[in-house]
Amino acid sequence: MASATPPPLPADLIRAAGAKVTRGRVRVLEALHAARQPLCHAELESQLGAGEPGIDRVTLYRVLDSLVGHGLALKAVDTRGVFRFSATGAQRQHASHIHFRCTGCGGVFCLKAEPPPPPKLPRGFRLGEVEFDVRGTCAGCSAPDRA
Amino acid sequence: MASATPPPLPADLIRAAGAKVTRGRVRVLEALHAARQPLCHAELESQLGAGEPGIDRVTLYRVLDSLVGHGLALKAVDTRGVFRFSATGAQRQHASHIHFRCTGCGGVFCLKAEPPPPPKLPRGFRLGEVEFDVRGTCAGCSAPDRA
DNA sequence: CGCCAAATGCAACACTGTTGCATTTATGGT
DNA sequence: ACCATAAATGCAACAGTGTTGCATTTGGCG
Ligand SMILES: [Mn+2]
Ligand SMILES: [Mn+2]
Ligand SMILES: [Zn+2]
Ligand SMILES: [Zn+2]
Repeated sequence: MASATPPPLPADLIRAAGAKVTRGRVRVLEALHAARQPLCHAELESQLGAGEPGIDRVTLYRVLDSLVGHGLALKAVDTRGVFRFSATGAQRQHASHIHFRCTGCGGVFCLKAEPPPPPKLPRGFRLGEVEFDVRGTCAGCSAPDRA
Repeated sequence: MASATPPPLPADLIRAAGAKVTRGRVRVLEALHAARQPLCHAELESQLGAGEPGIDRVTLYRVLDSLVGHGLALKAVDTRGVFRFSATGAQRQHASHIHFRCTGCGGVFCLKAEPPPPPKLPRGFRLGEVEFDVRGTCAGCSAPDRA
């Protein structure tokens, strides 16, 4: 059987989520799906603004808000205080292991370890997201300085 | 025995760290020591700018940088992407348990659970900080809406 | 005291994100 | 295919956070 389920098109995902299908939303969601790591607003803007008419800065913010609001993208703040966005689907394949962020080069590495279980909460508390953030320097950035 | 070691004065800590003792640094470090949770720049500014001549905005940024650089304060980004600072000492008493951040009211709660051990890293990687971030809504914010 | 590097104050700036409002567009109903 | 309408867009102006340059002041030290 050579035909697995084909990945759903961004336009269909957007429609299914109950949002209007616009060129901006499709292009942004495509970019997020293609990305290897969460992208910030500036990265998306330069990446999408290249050819074409390009997306307006404010519209890009609103497109991202819309995708997050409809559950198609995730928003998280990075160590520099900048929001980064990722396609929701892309997240699932990275949900079962820990990530390591290199403070030198900014790279993200997948570790072969399961994330720790969420702790027990006091009565009445509701659990949201749990994030296990491991930072340090990768092999390349830790290598002895070769000046 | 009624005399335990008295807490060292901010001025002494600053001097011992090898930094000039200035009024701004002392006041900021005092504020950080007195605080129950990490403070952001704006909170410190309004808290210190009250009486007195008040600290200049830029100077406050540089004072905080200096304290962090000398190991007297810790800098971390909050969920909104704003940097928050805490006195280094205050951190140690919170190093052995997990914290819960309420996305509703912004409150920080101490949980009775140990932080998970750091994962094994690939060869050459150097471990920096490990952060176990648990978010959700506290009992108050999770309570049934009483409109 | 007097020196001097370091710290401060001030102005101007850069980056990230938001708000208001007029115009355009996607979509459902005819 | 057309129209009506609510939603999305583009543009300008703004707010919050953090930085840089430079002249002035000040802490620490001989
Ligand atoms: Mn991964
Ligand atoms: Mn605690
Ligand atoms: Zn690296
Ligand atoms: Zn709360």
